[in-house]
Amino acid sequence: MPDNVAMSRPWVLHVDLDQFIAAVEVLRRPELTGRPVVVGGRGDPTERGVVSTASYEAREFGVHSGLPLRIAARKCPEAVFLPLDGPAYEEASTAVMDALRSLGVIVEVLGWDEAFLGVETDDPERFAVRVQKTVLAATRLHCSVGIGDNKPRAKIATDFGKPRGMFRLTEENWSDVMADRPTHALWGIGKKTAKRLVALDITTVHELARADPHLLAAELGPTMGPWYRRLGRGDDTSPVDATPYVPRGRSRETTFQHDLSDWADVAAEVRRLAGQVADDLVSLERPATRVAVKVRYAPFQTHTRSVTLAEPTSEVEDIAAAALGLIAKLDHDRAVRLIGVRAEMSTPSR
DNA sequence: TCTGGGGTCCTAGGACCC
DNA sequence: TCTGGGGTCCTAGGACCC
Repeated sequence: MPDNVAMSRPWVLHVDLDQFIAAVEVLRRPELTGRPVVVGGRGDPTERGVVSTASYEAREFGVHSGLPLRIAARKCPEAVFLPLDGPAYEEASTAVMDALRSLGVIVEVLGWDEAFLGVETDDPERFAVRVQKTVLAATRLHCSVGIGDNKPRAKIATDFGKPRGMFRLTEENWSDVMADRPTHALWGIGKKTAKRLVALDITTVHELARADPHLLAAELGPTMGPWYRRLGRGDDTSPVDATPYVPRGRSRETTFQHDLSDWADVAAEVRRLAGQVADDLVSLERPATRVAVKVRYAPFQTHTRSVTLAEPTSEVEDIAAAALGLIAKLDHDRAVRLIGVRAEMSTPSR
């Protein structure tokens, strides 16, 4: 076979919807097309809350995910602020994933707006175009596609293709593209780890890739150290796995618009959240084995307390009693900014 | 720039048991 | 009185991601 005829072989495609949440909102409000749109919290930029997604028009003003809504309003006063509508995104997400599955490939869902595809093809770019056309036809949503010889490379590639484009990142061009970038550019290395690496004189992806594995293990842990080094090399063989996701936990939390100083109010909110969590457990048919509470004191100090239950339960009374028992162990004399209740479930044996 | 809500996984120390 | 080594479970916190 001549060299210029590509052989059919396995590829990983990473599909990521462009400005997903904002795009869903604009689809049902066509008059917002082309305007700066900011979605987050209850849609009130005078409240506590952060930006979930900003449209590309809003990003021009420096508005981005995670930015406090108040700051977003200051940076872009003419933006349209909208509240989050989880069920609407859930529905759009399901339509996207169904469209991907219709292609007859392995689909590993990563979240509302992302998936890995395991694809056997001789022309991954042509396949990526097919993916984009299929998703657009089914949902009127645009996506970008990363093409890789494994999952981390496909995942990183997507960003170079945004918006509405694609990029191929494999062992062949990994060094050219990634070597001189900061380690923070890798999927799985955040600000904290990047900083710890800088302290070890490791600043770039290239330096991480050739770092001493024993040093990394000693400084960052026997599991994480070597894993970071593999990240630096873009090295991974984990398969695209379509096994349905089984949740490990379920949590509900509330940030108060004004810090609470009356502990009775805190306890009341714990009861309410415990009720929501218990309802979730019943509909999931997954009783809790552990219960945890989270408290964030003003200005921003977070503590957790947790307990293993005597036996698995989904009863509201049991979840609430456990949560109230846990908050009883906390300092009641400080102003509370956030309270949360979490249930952990055992992983079913099948 | 005063920092949401929902997740996952890893680490490390202490308890406890053999 | 001083003291092994291994294994597992529980708990709190940290880091990361979308």
